[in-house]
Amino acid sequence: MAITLKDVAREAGVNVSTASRALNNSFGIHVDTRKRVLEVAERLKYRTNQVARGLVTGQSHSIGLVISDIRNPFFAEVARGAEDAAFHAGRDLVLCNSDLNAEKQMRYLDWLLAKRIDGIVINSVAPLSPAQQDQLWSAGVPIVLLNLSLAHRRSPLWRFSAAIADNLAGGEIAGNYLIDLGHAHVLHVTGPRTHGNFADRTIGFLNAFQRRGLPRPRVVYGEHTFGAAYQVAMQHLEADRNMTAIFAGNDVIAFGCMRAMMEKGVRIPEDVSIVGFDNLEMSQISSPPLTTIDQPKYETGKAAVEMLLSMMAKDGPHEPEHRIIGVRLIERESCRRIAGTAVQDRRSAKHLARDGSSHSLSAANKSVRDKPRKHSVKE
Amino acid sequence: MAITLKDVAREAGVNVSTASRALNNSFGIHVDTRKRVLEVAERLKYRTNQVARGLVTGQSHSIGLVISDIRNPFFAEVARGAEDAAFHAGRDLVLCNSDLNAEKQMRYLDWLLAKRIDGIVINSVAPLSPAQQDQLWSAGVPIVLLNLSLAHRRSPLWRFSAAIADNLAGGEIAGNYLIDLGHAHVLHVTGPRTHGNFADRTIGFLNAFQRRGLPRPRVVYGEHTFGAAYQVAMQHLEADRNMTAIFAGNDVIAFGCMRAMMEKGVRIPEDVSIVGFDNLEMSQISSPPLTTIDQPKYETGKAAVEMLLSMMAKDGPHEPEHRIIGVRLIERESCRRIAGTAVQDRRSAKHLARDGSSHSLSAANKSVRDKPRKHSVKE
DNA sequence: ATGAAAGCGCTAACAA
DNA sequence: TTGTTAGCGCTTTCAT
Repeated sequence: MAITLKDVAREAGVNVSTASRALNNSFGIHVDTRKRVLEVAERLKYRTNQVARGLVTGQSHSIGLVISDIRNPFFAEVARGAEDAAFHAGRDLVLCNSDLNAEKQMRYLDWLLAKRIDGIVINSVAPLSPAQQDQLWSAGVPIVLLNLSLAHRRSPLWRFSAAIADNLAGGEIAGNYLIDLGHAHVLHVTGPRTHGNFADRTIGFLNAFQRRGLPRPRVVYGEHTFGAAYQVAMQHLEADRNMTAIFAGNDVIAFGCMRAMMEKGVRIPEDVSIVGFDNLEMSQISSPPLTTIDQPKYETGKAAVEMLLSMMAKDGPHEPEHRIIGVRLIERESCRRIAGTAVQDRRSAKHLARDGSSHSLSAANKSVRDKPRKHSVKE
Repeated sequence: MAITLKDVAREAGVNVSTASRALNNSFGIHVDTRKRVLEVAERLKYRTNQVARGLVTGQSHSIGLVISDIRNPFFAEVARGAEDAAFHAGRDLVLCNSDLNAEKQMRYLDWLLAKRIDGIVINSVAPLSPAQQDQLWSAGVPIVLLNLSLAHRRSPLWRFSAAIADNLAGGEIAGNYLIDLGHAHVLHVTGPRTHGNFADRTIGFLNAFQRRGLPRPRVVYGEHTFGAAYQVAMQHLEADRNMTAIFAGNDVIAFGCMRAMMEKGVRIPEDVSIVGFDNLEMSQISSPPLTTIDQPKYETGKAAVEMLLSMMAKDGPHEPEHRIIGVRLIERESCRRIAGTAVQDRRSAKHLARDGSSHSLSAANKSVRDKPRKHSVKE
């Protein structure tokens, strides 16, 4: 049905191997022959069968992306970065939504391995049992994680490579920012304890208070969803009248809290300040626009795939690589200074780096006034 | 390196074909033999090489999803629906972000065809030249579009199958809703003229006014982005003081307008009402929550893949199928009734169907009071 | 520089 | 029920 290499070869009056060389190799073939083959291929609209090629080369030229849910705008950004990098390298991206469900995740992984996928970028293998993790590890496929705690380096997950934001630093930046604004009674609403990225944000945040000799803020763990955060906030807004600020584990949690505050008639930032984490696109259109920690999501996806590609390049076992991606504070309008607080020049505060580049992959952190993004949502 | 079928066969003391049958077919094989083969396969951790299988069966067991940009929350929902349906049918989803760029789109399509993809769901082939469209059409791969004008049935695009929301009805519902609330001076801010889905919304919207004998609202075409909509709104908020409502071509456009209104000190809905289209998740957390036309995005993606599957089932040329997916109005808090307007029971208005089911694939339209969604964003 | 031939791992006739 | 055989379409030695 479709045109095969044999057809092209016959039409061009050469052997299939010659035709193959003409189409692929640049040397070992006469320039005229190659030209002729190319012409015939063009005329016949020949298209290499990548499946057949894959069978012999052992490469599928595709990369798997296993995430919780693409509807999470965080992952959508990551996915775009990953896909761009993959496309650039002549590979395609297979999208898998695991819902962080261990069984489903294993089914995806099995399937990807059966397809002889070249590499896998995966949100988290934490839901898998140690045995499953071992199995995955020993499959011999390059793997890069998107979720890993920097604070728990003894974890068996550390044998995997990872591309992650500097959550530890981000949490600390948020903490210092609120402290500098004069907030002492801060509530930290975050996701599950076991989630590496969230855990690090919390640790960094608490460190900031500890280092300044301030009392430990109250931390509430829960589901990292809009609804769950809404519930938590509703509850604590009643109970804790002294609270002047909230640090949310991510922007979605922040939105849930904001919704609760709106309903309770609590004004932002007049009554309570709030800081998020992620810098989702919608954080600039919430009201008020949300002050948050930006993590380069697109860059993370891109970096993960690039790491995969370099792992694929050199075979044999490789040292795990952990790429820590810098975060920065984006000041918008959801925080205010508490009256009677000594004003201090934030530019000189030591937790703010003076790095200038915008999306470097270093762990440099900086505070920037929000400027409009070039990218915007299209349909 | 990896375990092959041959290894399993040898170990089980049978021929590869027998092993193959044991693993695949359910009949024509002795129950003991099959059990033995299965055991050996299990013990050796054998995993079928789908590439090799694909070469002989001619099926890649993957489906291509070519959309503008996964970061658009609309497409993220569609993608999730598509992926779920594909996974359910034992296929995987290859994600391609085309940015609606013709050249890029063709490169993706070529690549997918080279991978002998089983079928393609594509946002729009409109950017392609007629020659490119023909080429794609004659490739013989099942294709389902996500963008097609119901109002232009003579278009060559109509030979393709499509899964689309009832944009025509949606536009009309929005129009009638605003008319019923007493709005006569309405601005319609929408996307590019050539975009089938937007075009239909506009046509439906204008129809509503025409049928009621009302003057034609002003329509502004532009980019369907937050930024572009913001600009348009800034401009028209100054120029057109009589305007009492805006109908936005989609929610993102609505958000852009709302941002402009906020900056101009125009209150929503006290001064100006606004209706969106899409019912993105964030439309419930904007302030005020946005009244909008809901289109079942997840269902659309799911339907598109299911159509693909049924096309794949029967070979030979198939009649194009156009699945029109019902829309409905979600009333939230961004619209108000204009004083002095005759109050009329909206439930009895003829543009509101009395259908009860929630996400039917029929073209039934209905109005519902927003109830909290179960799904929420997770990271 | 080109051709002949082997084979990637699997399925699917066709025999037995 | 099982084995034999012939490919699927391509790359890649090894000869020539």
